[in-house]
Amino acid sequence: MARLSDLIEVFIKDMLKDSGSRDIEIQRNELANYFDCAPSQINYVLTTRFPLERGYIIESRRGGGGSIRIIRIKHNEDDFISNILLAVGSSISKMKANALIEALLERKLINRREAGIMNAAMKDRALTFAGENRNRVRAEIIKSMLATLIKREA
Amino acid sequence: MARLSDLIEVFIKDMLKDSGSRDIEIQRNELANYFDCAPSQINYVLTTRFPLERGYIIESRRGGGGSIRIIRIKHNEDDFISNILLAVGSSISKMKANALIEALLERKLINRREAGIMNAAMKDRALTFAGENRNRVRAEIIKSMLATLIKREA
DNA sequence: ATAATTAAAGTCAAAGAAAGTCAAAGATGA
DNA sequence: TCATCTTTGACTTTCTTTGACTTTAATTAT
Repeated sequence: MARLSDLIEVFIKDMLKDSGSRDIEIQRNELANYFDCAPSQINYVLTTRFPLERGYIIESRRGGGGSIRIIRIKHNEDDFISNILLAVGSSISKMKANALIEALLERKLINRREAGIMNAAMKDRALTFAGENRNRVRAEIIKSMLATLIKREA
Repeated sequence: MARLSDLIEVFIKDMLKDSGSRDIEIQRNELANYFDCAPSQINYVLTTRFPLERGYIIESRRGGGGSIRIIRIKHNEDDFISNILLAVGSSISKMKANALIEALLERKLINRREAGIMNAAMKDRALTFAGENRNRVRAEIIKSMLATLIKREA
């Protein structure tokens, strides 16, 4: 018996392909209804099958008129930024993050001002309230920032 | 389903643009009638989409012949960022952070790519591991990023 | 001139409309 | 078997829309 999650994954990927664009918008409840499953199943599929590491950005809004947007970023192996994104992993120190940003700067993939913004988000000071999870939060943030850079290369 | 509030927001911004001046005047009931909604919906749009932090001032008069005036602040560019910085406070939601970044973009104090980087750092998904401190961490990060913008302008 | 009426806009809380979280139960596979 | 992956559902959070009631100002009637 095929796994439901796999079916939903394929369905979404087909939607993306068919759309001809790099992003699509879905209604969580509508999709759950279509597959006759719990709405939270959609979240499960999104987090397990469409993470940043696999080249997808998920955005959403709650409340009336809310929806979920799935964005495909072209991330191939010879892309330097993609490789950095993968290299980050699930946790990263400030020093290491700074080094990665510096590498981007050296290759002129970002400019000094952008590097400044990114480093600002990596500071320990900025992440004080993340407590123990500082390095994990930092990793998610830098990956998120890197993903938008890739998105913008189109 | 498009959000009514967004339509009204765009409508007002178009009015402002078309007027060529820094302020416009509307009749709340007339506008509500035009959009076929409750008059208080207009207030909702004004408070959520045109707050001071985004560079707007709202004035109004009740009673016969009353009306609402929407003024786009002509900002002193240097101060605008510092004011936004002050508006952030110790905690901020994703929506509000997005709105502030949008305001910077509208005033061309940052470009689209920079806005993308900043928004990426504001995402709930990026801050998952911050747990209940999400909004506090977000506030520290955006303040940290804004600070570098100011530093660079000196 | 005062009171009553009418014509605005303001406030606030409840209802509605989405999506998110988390943990428990169930299924699968090594 | 036992660890991992999937599915479900109850509960929460966020954002929007509506409506009943209030406040303020101008106009009209006495």
